[in-house]
Amino acid sequence: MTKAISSVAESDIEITEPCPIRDVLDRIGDQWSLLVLEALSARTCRFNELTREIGDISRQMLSRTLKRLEQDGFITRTVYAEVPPRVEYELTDLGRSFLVPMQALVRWADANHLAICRARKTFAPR
Amino acid sequence: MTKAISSVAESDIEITEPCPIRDVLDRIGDQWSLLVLEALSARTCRFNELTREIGDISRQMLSRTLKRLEQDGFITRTVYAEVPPRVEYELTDLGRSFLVPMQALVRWADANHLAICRARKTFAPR
DNA sequence: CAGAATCCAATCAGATACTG
DNA sequence: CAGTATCTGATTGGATTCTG
Repeated sequence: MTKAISSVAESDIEITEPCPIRDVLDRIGDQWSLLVLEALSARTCRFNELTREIGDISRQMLSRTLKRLEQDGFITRTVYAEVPPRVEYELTDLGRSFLVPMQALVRWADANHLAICRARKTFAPR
Repeated sequence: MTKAISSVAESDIEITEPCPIRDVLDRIGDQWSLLVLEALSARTCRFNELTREIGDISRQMLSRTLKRLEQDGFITRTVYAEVPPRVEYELTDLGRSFLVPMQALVRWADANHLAICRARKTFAPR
């Protein structure tokens, strides 16, 4: 991820990664980030709620995914000093604003999945 | 990629992959597909034109990426019986329709990249 | 020019076990 | 409950070489 398709000036001191698209897609393009964001779009969730909601994610991967999303400012993590411990994950404004283009993509995928499956089946190698 | 976030009936015989979002994102979420689609959004391109246009892609990866995009029905591959050989890649209607949500995502990434970079810098681990 | 084949390194993702 | 640590196998991506 080094090439830039961006209108942002590359001399901007705040930006270390030169290409926003590659940078953003490296994050949300992984196996789980979109699923987590989708789950959190409805409501604030606790760790194990997310595990159940998503269904087939390991705690390991959920943990890593949440940490990255938190680092990138998509979600917040709130720890309550209780016993047993309670931790809640919630979308930030940035996270919520991301839902707009993300859900457009989801709708496209939903609408065109059948066409893609058909294309795969009718594709003649060579 | 097994969990479904879809409104499409899972009993649909044409669909082998149960989740459109995961399925689609597994394809375009890779390192290069979006870059190739972006390059082809302007005009039909030949193989080495794409290599130059994208800049840091190896012929190997470009070849693989193009083949998958062709299989999924995003692009067409046209071989001209000339010497030296000429092969042109072009977006299909499906590919062009994908540009709409994709470019919305690109715009979001462009607009919010700075915020993400800042979030990363100010993130205090522990 | 437009690839395919081969080999290799890095990263990803799952299973399992352990912790505060 | 909410994680972390470790190990391991699978997948990705790059470099290099070869070909019609």
